[in-house]
Amino acid sequence: MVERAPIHTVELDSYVPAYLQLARSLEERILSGELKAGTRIPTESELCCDWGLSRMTVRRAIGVLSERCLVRSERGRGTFVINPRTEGGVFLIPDFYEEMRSTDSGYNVTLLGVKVVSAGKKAAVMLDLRKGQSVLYIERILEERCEPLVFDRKYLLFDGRQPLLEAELGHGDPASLFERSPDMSPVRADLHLTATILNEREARLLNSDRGAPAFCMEQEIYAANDRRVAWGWHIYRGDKFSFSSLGRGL
Amino acid sequence: MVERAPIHTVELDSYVPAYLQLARSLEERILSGELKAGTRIPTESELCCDWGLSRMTVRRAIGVLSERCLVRSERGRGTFVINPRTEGGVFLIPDFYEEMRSTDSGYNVTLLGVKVVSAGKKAAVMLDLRKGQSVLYIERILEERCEPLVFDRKYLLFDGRQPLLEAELGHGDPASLFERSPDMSPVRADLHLTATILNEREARLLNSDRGAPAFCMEQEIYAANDRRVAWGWHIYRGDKFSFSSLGRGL
DNA sequence: GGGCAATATTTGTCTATACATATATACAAA
DNA sequence: TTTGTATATATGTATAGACAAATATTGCCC
Repeated sequence: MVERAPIHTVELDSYVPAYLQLARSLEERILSGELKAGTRIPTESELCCDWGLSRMTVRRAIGVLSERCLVRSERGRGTFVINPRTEGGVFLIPDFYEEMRSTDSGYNVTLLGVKVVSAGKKAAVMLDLRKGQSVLYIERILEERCEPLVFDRKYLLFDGRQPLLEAELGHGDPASLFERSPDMSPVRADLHLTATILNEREARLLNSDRGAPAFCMEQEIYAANDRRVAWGWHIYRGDKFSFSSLGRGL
Repeated sequence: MVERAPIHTVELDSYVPAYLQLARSLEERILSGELKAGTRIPTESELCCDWGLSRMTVRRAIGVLSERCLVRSERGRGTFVINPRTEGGVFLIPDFYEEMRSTDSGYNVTLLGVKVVSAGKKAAVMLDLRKGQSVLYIERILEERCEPLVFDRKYLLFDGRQPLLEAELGHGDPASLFERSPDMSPVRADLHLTATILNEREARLLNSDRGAPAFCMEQEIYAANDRRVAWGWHIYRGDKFSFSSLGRGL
């Protein structure tokens, strides 16, 4: 191996760390087509020499690209440019409760009703109860500046020993519903997004028209012990929501 | 600082690397509620001592959790457990063209029509052309075992110098449409998912009913030079598609 | 007690090195 | 021709140490 001076250099006075400067440079070469899909990018050793960086720093840069599915590393062979996907993507859905906590954003929750009901067939299955056992059923409307946006409907595991304060149900996020029963507090959720149209009642509550398009997001909410502690749906007004997935970009 | 023997130990003979063993242990403590939302997890130095690992290895473990939004690090303060999000999530949409390439999965594409048309107002804006310039307009149906699932409708930048082979349009993914013009080949896309209902024609083409719920995914497809090279929509039958986001898990 | 400077703590970045593991190639032996 | 071995190269994991930058704590002076 012939020793030589670095070809590229990082800007040392820049606030952008070296590993990111290298990652961005490689990304640019990939997206510009200089490094085509399927081809091998320079080895880590070569990048070390070319940029005058240590291998760990080079690896970190490659790790960034690998995380974003721009390259794929194979031990003993090298690191290769992945075929760019223009189909497929990742959608983030909004977290209203986060918004409500952090800013005075005009969001608020209206409690439509709370009932202790006996679990129906599906609810019993989803909450792992026997049919007829008591569950909590709540309905809420999420509004932005007095305009209804989301209809929330949930079945919750009901701990009869705890007193039920309706004031708690109207505000805050689902986690707060379980604050009094720590072992039932939710830690994660499975979400399923489907397309639907509003029925009579939903249309009335959401100040929209029957048959109007909408999203239905089914939620299965789990506690730490993998117990399902809540099950329900959010109905999002189709004219107020769209989910976006914006391509790549460091 | 008092020197002491490690409290925990990694299994050295395990094939699971140390950083993952630590990450999983921490994840378990977070999801079990032992490390509650908002609290600080042990410092990197403490974890080094407790587990007998170097700081870089500890940092890598924390990096895994950070990537998955379980913790958030703050310089000079520490690393904190993030409030678990039961709202909000990440949806992946299917990549049919990938499926079609890799397996004999019963998917196929039927070309409904190809036309060279003069760009309308919206198409002209989206493709950065003057109104009236020529664009390629194609319509396709994506089927699984002869059942129509998706209606694809696209405007494409049209390179008049290249001959147009209809055979190419019917099969393969959008990238193949541009194979003859390398500088126009797509590298990424912005996607927007909205809720809609089928109109008369869409219902007929998708073998469904007018007014039935459906997803509409608008696509803005970009080439390497950030030029928008295609614009269109996919209409997904609402009764055939749902998008799921399954909670966390290493 | 309040304000301020010095010190300690904590995470962020980077280097240098070591060994493990997977791959590709060349060459020798069966 | 096949099999085995040695070697070079590549990525994967882990260690130890250094300095930087942001924050928290302590102690001192007024």
